[in-house]
Amino acid sequence: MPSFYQDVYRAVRMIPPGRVATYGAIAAMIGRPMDARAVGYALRALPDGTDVPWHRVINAKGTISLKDRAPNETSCQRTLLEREGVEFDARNRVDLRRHGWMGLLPEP
DNA sequence: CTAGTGACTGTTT
DNA sequence: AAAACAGCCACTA
Repeated sequence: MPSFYQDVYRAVRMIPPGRVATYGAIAAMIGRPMDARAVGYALRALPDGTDVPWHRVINAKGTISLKDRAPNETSCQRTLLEREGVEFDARNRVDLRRHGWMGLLPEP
C-alpha cells in the first residue's frame, strides 16, 4: 500500500467539520506542494463508505471537481458540505477566505 | 523503460 | 473574467 495514499487520507481526516481544504493545501500538508494532482488521484480511488471526508476537499477555485464525471456525485458532495455548515454562493462556489482551512501545521 | 491520462495549480493570453 | 499552456506527481498499458 503506497504511503502516499495513507498520507493523503490522514491529512483529509484531520480536516475539521465546517471547513474545506484545497488539493494544493493537502499536498503541501503532506510535504509535497506540487502533488495536488496525485492527491486528486488518491481521492478518486477512495471507496464509498470510507471514514475519509473526501467531500471536504475541493479545488483551488472553490468549486467541486468531477463536473464532467457525474453531476449526481457533485450534488451529493455539495449537499454533504451544506449539512456540515459550509455555505455555497450562487455559482456553487465556496468562500475559501471563510471556510478554507489552511493546514496550520506542516508535518515533519 | 517510455507514453498517456487525470477529483490540480499558477501564469499567461 | 474565462480559456489556454505548461509543470508536477502517481498510476496504467
